[in-house]
Amino acid sequence: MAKPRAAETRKRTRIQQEKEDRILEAALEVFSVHGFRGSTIDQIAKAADMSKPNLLYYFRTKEAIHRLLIGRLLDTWLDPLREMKADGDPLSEICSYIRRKLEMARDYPREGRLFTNEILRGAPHIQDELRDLKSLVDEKSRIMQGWMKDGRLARCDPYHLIFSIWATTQHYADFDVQVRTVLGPEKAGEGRFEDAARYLEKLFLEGLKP
Amino acid sequence: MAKPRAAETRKRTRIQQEKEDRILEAALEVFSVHGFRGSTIDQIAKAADMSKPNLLYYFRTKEAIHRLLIGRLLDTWLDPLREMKADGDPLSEICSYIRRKLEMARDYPREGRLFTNEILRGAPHIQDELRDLKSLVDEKSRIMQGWMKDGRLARCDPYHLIFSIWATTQHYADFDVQVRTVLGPEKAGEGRFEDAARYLEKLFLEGLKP
DNA sequence: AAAAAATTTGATCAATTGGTAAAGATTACA
DNA sequence: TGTAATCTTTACCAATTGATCAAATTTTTT
Repeated sequence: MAKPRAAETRKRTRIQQEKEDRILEAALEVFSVHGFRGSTIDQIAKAADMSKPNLLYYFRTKEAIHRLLIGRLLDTWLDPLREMKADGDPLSEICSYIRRKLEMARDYPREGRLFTNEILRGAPHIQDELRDLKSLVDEKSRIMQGWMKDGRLARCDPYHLIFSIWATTQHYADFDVQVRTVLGPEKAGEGRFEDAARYLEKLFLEGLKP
Repeated sequence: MAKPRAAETRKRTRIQQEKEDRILEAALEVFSVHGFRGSTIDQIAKAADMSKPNLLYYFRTKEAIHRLLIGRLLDTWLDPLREMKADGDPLSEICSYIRRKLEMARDYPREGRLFTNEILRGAPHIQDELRDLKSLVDEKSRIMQGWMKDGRLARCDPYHLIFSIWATTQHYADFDVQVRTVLGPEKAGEGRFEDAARYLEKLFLEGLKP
């Protein structure tokens, strides 16, 4: 009655669950390519195969959808780095990290592009999260410096080391079109991630062994 | 008279030169942050400190400005790779390439972001240029394979090697906000490019020596 | 200085966009 | 099955946006 908005009353409906998922899926598809301002509600609604007012019944505003997607993303984005443990073998830990990040670029490229879009725009909506990120990187950098002091890892700047892992793995999500074009039809199949993993593993293993 | 549009009549005027430069500068600033669809003519006009109709007197459409910027960019973007010569020392050639790309990320970050924006969107306007890029990379890959065959460079996939150089250097333009936040106030000064260069040089030198 | 050419502005347009209101259709549940 | 709650649609609005035009102003040329 009155002015019903989804999810404001009672519990979660079957339809609500279903439609919200469809909207988020469509929005991820659209936002990850066109960015926030470049995407329209109509576009998202069309991709979710529903009318614009119907979509707005589930999410009040375009921003609400975007916020939810970004929040969800940041929640899992840093897990691979969190898993890097001080008591493991340095080079294995780093290789595992690279492998996990590369898997994320392969399996969740749209999430990766969503993040890059946000950062390109100057990260207006994720200042807090970026600060959390800093403390995490600070912590892991200290671990790496410990490894270097013990002679188990080549001496280098641990911050730039982490940047280089982010960059090289994320590249396969963000620059997918370029990667595929340059590799050409034969080499651009899904095997490209295997090739990338092999190359990166060698680069970092040789580059960082003490 | 009739319907005067800048640059359609006669030669180039002093005012034309000046205003067009100002517009392109402003447009680069805006497009590189918000992407094509996310930017408005009003925004660009404001940044160029002129009225919207006045801006449209110099460029017929928003797209014309964008096209010109992208074209200009692509013209110089690949120069560093073109400079890589087969008759140089492999590791020095690669290090020089890294250094040049890093300088571009430092000196022309907005151009870099403009490019990334375009690629993220699926590179709708630069299909041809991407094909040119492919042949250039093919050519340089052959050079690298020659070096590997001669035992002067570690055996690895030359395509992914090039990707990793693009990724690690471009990262400092595209993810500038994140880089600065993570490095913190002390380490985020302009010296960060020196640190990055030192780190990358070591990584690639050690990682790729035969 | 006058004429011609180039530049700038204010008013305006049609299309798009984010979002709303209210009535109609469907679903869940007693 | 009946009814209340949920869902969907149609029609619409106000603001923004890309772009035009004619008139007013400034600059250049003669």
